[in-house]
Parts: sequence; C-alpha cells; structure tokens
Amino acid sequence: MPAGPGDRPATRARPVKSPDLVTIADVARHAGVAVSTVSYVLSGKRVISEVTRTRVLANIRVLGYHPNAGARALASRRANVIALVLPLRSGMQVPVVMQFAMSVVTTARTVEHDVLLVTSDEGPDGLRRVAASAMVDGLLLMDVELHDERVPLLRELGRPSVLIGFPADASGLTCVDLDFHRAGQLCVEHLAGLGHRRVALLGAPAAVYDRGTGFAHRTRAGVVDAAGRLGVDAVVRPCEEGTAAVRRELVSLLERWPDLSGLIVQNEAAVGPVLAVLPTLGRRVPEDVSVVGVCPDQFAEQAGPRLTSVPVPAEEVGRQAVSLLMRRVQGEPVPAATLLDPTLTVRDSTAPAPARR
Amino acid sequence: MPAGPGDRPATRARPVKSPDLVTIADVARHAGVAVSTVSYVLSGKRVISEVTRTRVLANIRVLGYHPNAGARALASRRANVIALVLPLRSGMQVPVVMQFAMSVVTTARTVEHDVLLVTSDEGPDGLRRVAASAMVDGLLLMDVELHDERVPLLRELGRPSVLIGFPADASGLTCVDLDFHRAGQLCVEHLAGLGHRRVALLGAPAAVYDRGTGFAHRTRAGVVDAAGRLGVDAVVRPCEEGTAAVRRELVSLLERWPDLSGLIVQNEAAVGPVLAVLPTLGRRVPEDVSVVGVCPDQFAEQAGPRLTSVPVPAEEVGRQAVSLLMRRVQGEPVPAATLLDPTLTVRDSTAPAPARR
DNA sequence: GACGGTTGTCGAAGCGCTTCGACCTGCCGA
DNA sequence: TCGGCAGGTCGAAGCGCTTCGACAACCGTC
Repeated sequence: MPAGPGDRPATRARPVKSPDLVTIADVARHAGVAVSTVSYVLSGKRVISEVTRTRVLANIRVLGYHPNAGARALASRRANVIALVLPLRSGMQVPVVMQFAMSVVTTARTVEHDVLLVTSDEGPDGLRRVAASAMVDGLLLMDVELHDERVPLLRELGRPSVLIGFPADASGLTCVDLDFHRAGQLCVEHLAGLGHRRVALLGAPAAVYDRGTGFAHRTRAGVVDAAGRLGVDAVVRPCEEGTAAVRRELVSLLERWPDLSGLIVQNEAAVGPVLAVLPTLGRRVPEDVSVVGVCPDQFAEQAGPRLTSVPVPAEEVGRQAVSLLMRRVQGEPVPAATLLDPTLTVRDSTAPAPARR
Repeated sequence: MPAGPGDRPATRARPVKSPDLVTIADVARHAGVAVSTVSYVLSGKRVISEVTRTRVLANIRVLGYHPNAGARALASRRANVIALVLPLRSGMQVPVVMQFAMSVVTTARTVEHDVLLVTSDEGPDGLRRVAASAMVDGLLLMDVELHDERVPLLRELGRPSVLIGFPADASGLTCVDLDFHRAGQLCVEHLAGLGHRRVALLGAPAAVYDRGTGFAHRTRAGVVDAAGRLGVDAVVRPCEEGTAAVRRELVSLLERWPDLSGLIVQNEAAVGPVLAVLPTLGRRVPEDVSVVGVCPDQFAEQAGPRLTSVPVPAEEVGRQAVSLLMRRVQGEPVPAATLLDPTLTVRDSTAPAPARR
C-alpha cells in the first residue's frame, strides 16, 4: 500500500519541521500533482499542460515556496553561483573595482546566478576550495597579473573561468579587458593632434608595474608605441598616491622637461592632485599643460576642470565577463580574448599646445 | 543487456562518475572506515581515536577530498555562507565600503564561512530569495537608512542578521557602527580646544541626508550638540562631490562668515578638493583654516597637508559585524547595539585659531 | 484493429552529506 | 560473576531536489 496521507514515514523523533520551511513536496501535495511535475513546471525541461502549470504556480505563490539551493545544487550539480575573485592589494583602483563588482552581480542576477565574493588573500587554497566544493559553477578573476599564481591553478581546477585582464600566457583561458594598448595610443594621438610634442604618462604606483599588472604595462606600451609613430617624445613615470607624491613627481618632471605640455594620468587617485598641483607650479590647465585621464567617467566629470578622458568601462567589462562565463558554463565555445574598444571623450582639460618658446 | 533486477544496485546506466569528484565514500573506503566516521573526523562532533583520525586525514589529503557544499548544506541545514547586502547608490563612500567588504570576507573565512554578495537593487525580493532558499545562514546589511525598507523585511524573514548602521526603529535587531555622534563631538571639541569659535561641517551630499542615512544625521547631531555645549558657532552644509561643487560651497560659506576658521569634512570625495581650493581662496591650511576629516586613515595620510582626522574603522566594524552575526547564527544572545568609540588623530591640518581681527 | 507517435504525468532512484541510535569492545567496582 | 559505563565505530535514514524511464491516454494510420 502506498504511504497514506496521514502517515508520512516520519523520522523517529526528529524535531518538527520548522513551519516556515515549504518544500516542493508541500507544493505538490497542495496542487495534487507529483513532486516531479512541480519540478518540471519550474525548470521547463518537460512539457506540462497549461492547466497544471497554472495550478502549480498558484500554489507556489500561495505557499511562498522557494527551492532549497543546497538540494538543488546537489541534485542538479549546478550551484547557480559564480565566484568573483578580487585581489586585495595596494594600488587597486577601488572605485573601478567596485563598479565592476556591482555590474557582475547585477548581470549575474539576470541569468539566475548569485555571486560569491572571494579574496585572493586566502591564497590559491581559496580558489581550490570554492571550486572543489562545487559551491560555484564558474570563476571570475579580476585584476590579473602578467604572471599570476592563480592562472596555473585555474587550468588545473578545470572549472569554467573568465579573467579580467590578460596574463602573459593566456592559452586555454578566456580573457576580457579594455584594450589598454589602444587606450594609450588614443591619448597620445589626441595630444599629438593638438600639437603637443612632449608628453608624459603618469601611471599607476610602481608596485603595480612591478607585479606585472597587465593594464599598466599595456597602456605604457600603447603610449610609447604611438609616440614613436607620431614623432612625440614620451616619458613614462609610475606615480604613487597622495598629493605629496604627485607634487614631487610633477616638479621633477617639469624641471627636467620644461617644455612638457601633455600629461596622461592613469591613476584615479592622482587625477585630483595633479589638477590641484599644476596651477601651483605655474602651469594652467589646459592653457599650459593638457591633461588626459584614463579613469572612470565619474572622476573625469567631477574634476576641475572637467577632464578629457578615456573611460574604463567597468560596467561593460563586467557584463561581458559574466556573459562569457555563462556560455562557458553551458559548455559553449567562446572567443579566447575579448578586447573592448576604448573611446576618448574630449572635455575641458586639453587644448592646443602652447606656442614653442 | 537489459538492466535486470539482479544487478548491483548501481544506477541503471548513469554516466560514469567524473573521476575528479572525490566523495566522502571514497575517503571512507580508502581508509577502511565508515562514512560516518569520516564525517565525525571532519566535524569533531564525536570522539574518534587518534589513530583513526590520522588515517582518515591522511586519506583526505592524498585523495584531495573537499566536502560538497551543497550536500553538506542540505544535510546539516547550514550553508556556511553569509550574505553581504550592499546598496548600490550615489554618494556611497566607495573606499570605505570596499574596505568593509574585504574585512567581512576575511573575517568570515576565519570562521569557515563564505560571503555571498547581494545588491539591494534587486529589491527586497533579493533578500527574500537568498534567505528563503537557505543559501545563507545570516545577513549583513550595510549602509542602513533611518527608514530602510529592508528592515521590516528582515524581521519577517526570521534569519539572523546584523546591520551596519542604525535604522530609526532598531527594536529586535542587532546593529553595529562607529559612534558618529561622538565623532562629531570629537571634531568640535578638538577645534574648540584650539580656540576656534566658528566652524562648519561639510557633510555628505544632500541626497544622503534626504534618504535619512544614519551616520550623516548622527554626525551632524554630534557637531551641533558639542558646539552648543562649548559655545562654538556651527553651521552645517551638505556637500556634493566634485571640485566645482566644493569650491562653490566654500566660497559661499566664507563670504557669509569670513571668520570661519574650522572645517569638518565628512565626505571622502571632498577632502582633496577642499584642501586644494582653500589656498586659492586665500586661506592657508592650517594657519587660516583648520580642517578635520571624518574619513579613512588612508585618505588623511595622503592628503596634503596630512589631515587631522577621525578615521572610520571599516576593518573593525566588519570584524565586529561578522562576529556578532556568527553568534546570532549559533543562537547565542548578543547586544542589540554596538557603538565603536571614535578617536581623533592629530596631523598637520589643524592649528590654533588665528587671532580675532 | 494493431501499430506507432505524442503529450502529460508519475514514481523512484539517487546527489553527497550529517546525525542518531545501535552496537561492540574493554575496564571498573561491587 | 555481573552490570554499568565510557570510548569508538558503524549503518541507515533522511535533507529537498532533479531526472530518467515508465506509462496512460489519446491521436491518427496503414
């Protein structure tokens, strides 16, 4: 005889079910269908008649049913969660990272996924744990270095992953990023077009270059590259954060090259100080020195004067990254490299070069 | 051949287990013990002899076993994950939020928990979903407003939670935050002690006050409070971000009260601009105007001149929040309100008030 | 009318883990 | 001698879900 309605083969003497825990079985019972039918209504993996569907959905709503994530993950072998791996280091471009993270969460939600926040300071073990415990279906790594210790691990893990940024050896990996090389070129081209013959790139803190962070190196390469091509003299300097450091750097720069008239700043934290310090050194922006930023639009807009800039499209990168990852999770093939095209927005901080003295 | 009844009770013809998926059963088999024994070794919930323990642990290591999070959550009714709910709004103190988030992740890891990142822009449904699906054991809400729509929901959800910040009605909730009221007082007391008789609070953007964000209101109250008590004239102004906005505000302020000699800035984004703009208005810092910041130490250190400040101890708040949440998850009683004592660090931006003209 | 196809639903077997009671030692005191 | 009691270990019953094969009912077809 089938288990009658009154005699659930209750466990020996388990504590009563918490009343607020509605299971798929409750829904099935109330709707007068099998558990599997409810499941199929939810997943759409089999055809269910319209009338049954409606009835089931109504019961789900009434009972306030929410599938148990653990059970679902266990049975389906899909957690519907992705890991967002953030390094936790100095010199990070905090607002960009934040913008990016938010975009990832928002995008992931549109495809029914949640985001687990992982910091790399737990070391490779963190990644390994999260992947091996089947907590997540895929991994999103930010702020990848040229020689990133997480990269070999990633290959070994054998879980779908997408990197923001490019390691030196990207074989077998999926990477997205702004085309910083092109961004560097754009800046120089803009300044060269305005007649500037000597420009400087005020980059990220030295530590960022030292650990081989891709975007810094690639921007630098783009700048040098375009400068050579266009006959512009380019000097490149890392730049620490803080007004004092910026001032020191600028003083030394202008002393050595008094005819310096173009400045490319790739360091959010330095944008404000640069614009504040230049006037105190007798250089007006943009009359004497033109400044281009590689930074979020928000910063550029708020600066005084408003900054001509190549924005870092954190939102777009986040969206792309998630969408690539989802496709990899689904087993679809994806391009190994996705480079977003940078654009340059002209604002008030650049002007034609002053007449040669 | 058809799957006859005499077959091993193995599944009919399921795809072979992925070889890299090591289960607790594999460990048990290799160690020659029961599955439950392995489980107890891992959880320590029953005494296991030293010799067995060692053997099991060795096998775990060799096989590279990692418990499946979904299965564990299902069986134990504990996900070992907490949700970190971030609002995604304008005027957010991005670096503070980030610092805080990182501290939460790091602390959570020390107690074997992971962090699920949830944004409030999904609305209350996001919270409801995450809680009802048993994805998380508890919730951490940041940037709570005085009249926060998430607060009633939280009570209804009936899951352990901790708020960063205080809503108007905090009954039944657990809250942590810096004592911003005291912070406001500290700033005024410091300035008053230096002989300043008229000070201004340059606060968060107006939007932040409008939506009733606790820390902004409480700081203001603290400032007004101490000013009244100490016979100092205090004027309070919200302040938008961006150099232009800051300049406008300062100009208007100094025009109206030329004898203004103390400035309290509670807006990370405004600190740089304030220090940059004041000299251009003929006010040296600290000779003519003393400036105190309520902002992360990092900002204060990097400013030029180095800023006297009341730091927001994001790290400490994060640690406290997680630890409170864990205790609530464990069912232990916790204090309803935890207020962290602010401290004021004197640096180079404050000095005795200039002589009265 | 036997056959093959659809369509819609059900039942049951897991997914990998925790946990509870049961069951074996030994060893002690009575 | 026996009962009692720790200390250790095992077996099995779930946790709530997905998924696969089975199958009933209906359709049209040769």
